[in-house]
Amino acid sequence: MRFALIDFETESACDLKKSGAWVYSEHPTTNILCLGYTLDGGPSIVISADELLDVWGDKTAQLWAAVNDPTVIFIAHNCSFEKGIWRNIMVAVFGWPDIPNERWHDTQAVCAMKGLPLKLERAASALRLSARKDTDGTKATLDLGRTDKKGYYNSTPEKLQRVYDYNASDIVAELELHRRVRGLGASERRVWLLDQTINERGVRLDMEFVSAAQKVCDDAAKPLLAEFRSLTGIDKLRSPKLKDWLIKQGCPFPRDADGKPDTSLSKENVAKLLGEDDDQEDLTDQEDAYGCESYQQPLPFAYRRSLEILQIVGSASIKKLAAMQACCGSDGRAHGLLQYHGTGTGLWSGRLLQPQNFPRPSLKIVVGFDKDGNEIFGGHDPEQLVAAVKTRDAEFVRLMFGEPIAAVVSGLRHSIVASEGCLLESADLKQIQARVVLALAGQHDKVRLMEGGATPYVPMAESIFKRKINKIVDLKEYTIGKCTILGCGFGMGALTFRRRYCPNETVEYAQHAIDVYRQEFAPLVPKLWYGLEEASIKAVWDRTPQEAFGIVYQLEDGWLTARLPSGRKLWYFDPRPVRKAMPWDKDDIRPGFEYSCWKMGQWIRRTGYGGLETQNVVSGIARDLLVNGMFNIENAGHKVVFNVHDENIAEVEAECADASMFDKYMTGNIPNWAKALHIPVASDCWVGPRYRK
DNA sequence: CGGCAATGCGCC
DNA sequence: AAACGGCGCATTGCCG
Repeated sequence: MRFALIDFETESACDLKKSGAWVYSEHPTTNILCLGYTLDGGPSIVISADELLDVWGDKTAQLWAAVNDPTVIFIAHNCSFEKGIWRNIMVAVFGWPDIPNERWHDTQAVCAMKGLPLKLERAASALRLSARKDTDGTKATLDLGRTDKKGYYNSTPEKLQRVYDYNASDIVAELELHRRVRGLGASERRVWLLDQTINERGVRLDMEFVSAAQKVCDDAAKPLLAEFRSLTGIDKLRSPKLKDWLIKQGCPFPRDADGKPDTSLSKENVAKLLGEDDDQEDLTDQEDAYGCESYQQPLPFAYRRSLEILQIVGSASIKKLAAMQACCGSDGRAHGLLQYHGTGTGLWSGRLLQPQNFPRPSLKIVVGFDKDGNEIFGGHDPEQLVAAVKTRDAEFVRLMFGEPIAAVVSGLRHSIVASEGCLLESADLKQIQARVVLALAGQHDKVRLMEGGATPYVPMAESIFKRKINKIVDLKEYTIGKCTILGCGFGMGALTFRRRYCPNETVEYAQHAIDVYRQEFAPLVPKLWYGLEEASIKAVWDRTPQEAFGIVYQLEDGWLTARLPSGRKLWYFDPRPVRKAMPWDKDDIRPGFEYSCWKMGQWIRRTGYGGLETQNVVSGIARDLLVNGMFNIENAGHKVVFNVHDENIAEVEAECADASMFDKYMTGNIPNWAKALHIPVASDCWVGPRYRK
């Protein structure tokens, strides 16, 4: 295969990190400093910006020929950046021919698939490659590429030469990386090409709404922030200084069993500190609804008021409004929001405005009254909320929906809209992880229970509490049953279960729920954990392929792979056999294995265990089903615009939008391997002009 | 001044 | 006889 590996160095007043490659590359101040390349692994050649204009120069002519040769593949590390520069500058300004997506290859995508760090120098270091990215050169390029306070670049011939040298050494590092990690494989390449289509297609944003929401938030926050500052002397709401200040004020943080105060300022803890319960919330809502002036309360302690302000204004999510403004392109769309294989198991992660963690709507609106005259609460209507915000009048929003900032937060996801004349379609795979783990374990009685749409949560709760459970009357017990089914599939322990689902109960209570899951509800699931654990450890120790539950573990060229039923592989880098002592007996030493992965911003060694492997395999299978849905959607002529782990969001001409058809794309045309596993695939769908939950 | 690591928060 | 996991962004202080 012939290839050209390329790398641009650029300068711009635009912030690449905030705006993303697309907006950066179409920004009028963005200039190419140089373009480095190697043809088929030959010497690195650096073309300066001036030379680039001379199409007949030696260096340029060779590249020009490669561009015009449809058999030459263009390779870059994070090629979205190179593609953006190519299309918005090389093609649009310099008149070079375009290079279609089918001729691009991304070494970063391969790093993502194989569980390596995404940053070039980190990947090279993890692989112990001899060529390393020149980090001083990076700094020099960044220095050169940024404007000073007056908006000038501080370029000199010496500095430019430094950038050219750095560019050339980068090409060498990228080439070595490419030769080590190689390609994606035919099947994943198709997924990656779809990823590129989706990222380039972008997501339409309602910028009128975004700008109005920003104004409403600013206006509503202004007096509150001023009050906060005068109360505490602290500038930023989320400053850790607030915690110290609160402690000094004698704020009565709740104490745990050991009498240690919980000083976390999490949403939950702040609510606890303010002693809020439902009755009080209702009272506040009522006052707002009638527009009455609050009655004069006894002067609250300063800390109490500061916490109230934190609660109202402290939502970090409204920062998404600024993110949207920064990354919205000239076409009114945000591009590059998804990272291919951003998670270890192949799911996408979110970038820039991060469409995967919009706050869930929290507004409770009176939607009617029951026969006793009690209010019935429901979610807000997206169009009503958007219309109110678009008045740009915080007080009007307050009148309609209560606290303006809370209203905007609740409606943040409505910033995402369908293209002109189109509607959004959305579907999420119902309880996909619980279904897959039961099916893979062969626990078919419980799979059928979920398949029929019958809720398995009631029988689960009845097993735990050994009595009849009614979903309405015994809501607490029902919820425990639900959490047990959804949460216990990967070997969760009693302490975690208690902390997460029932912090006010005893550890024994939590342990009992877990025992019932493992012994009565799904006894085959623990067998799955231990089966995968044993197979993976044996594959690493014996260096021979091992199969369990249809998953094949195998050492491959420095990785441990887990082959899923679809044939796709999960990759664990640098697996090594280790001996580890059991926590219950330090003299009980058993074989295990560890591998390297990127976790919480760090490249770490981590020990494999059955629960984790099961989680990975199940997530991987769910991803394959999501991808199957994506291809079905695209083949039907609908356009996927993004996804959220188990949910696909597409757009299509309004007259073609149809929730029940969309459900069929998501759940139909199931591959044979999934049929063989008897995974019941179902989805929840909606169609509408705006993103919602 | 910018990059980096640590921490907290939002989602699935 | 144990262990739920996965992300990205904003903010901060630290460091060069």
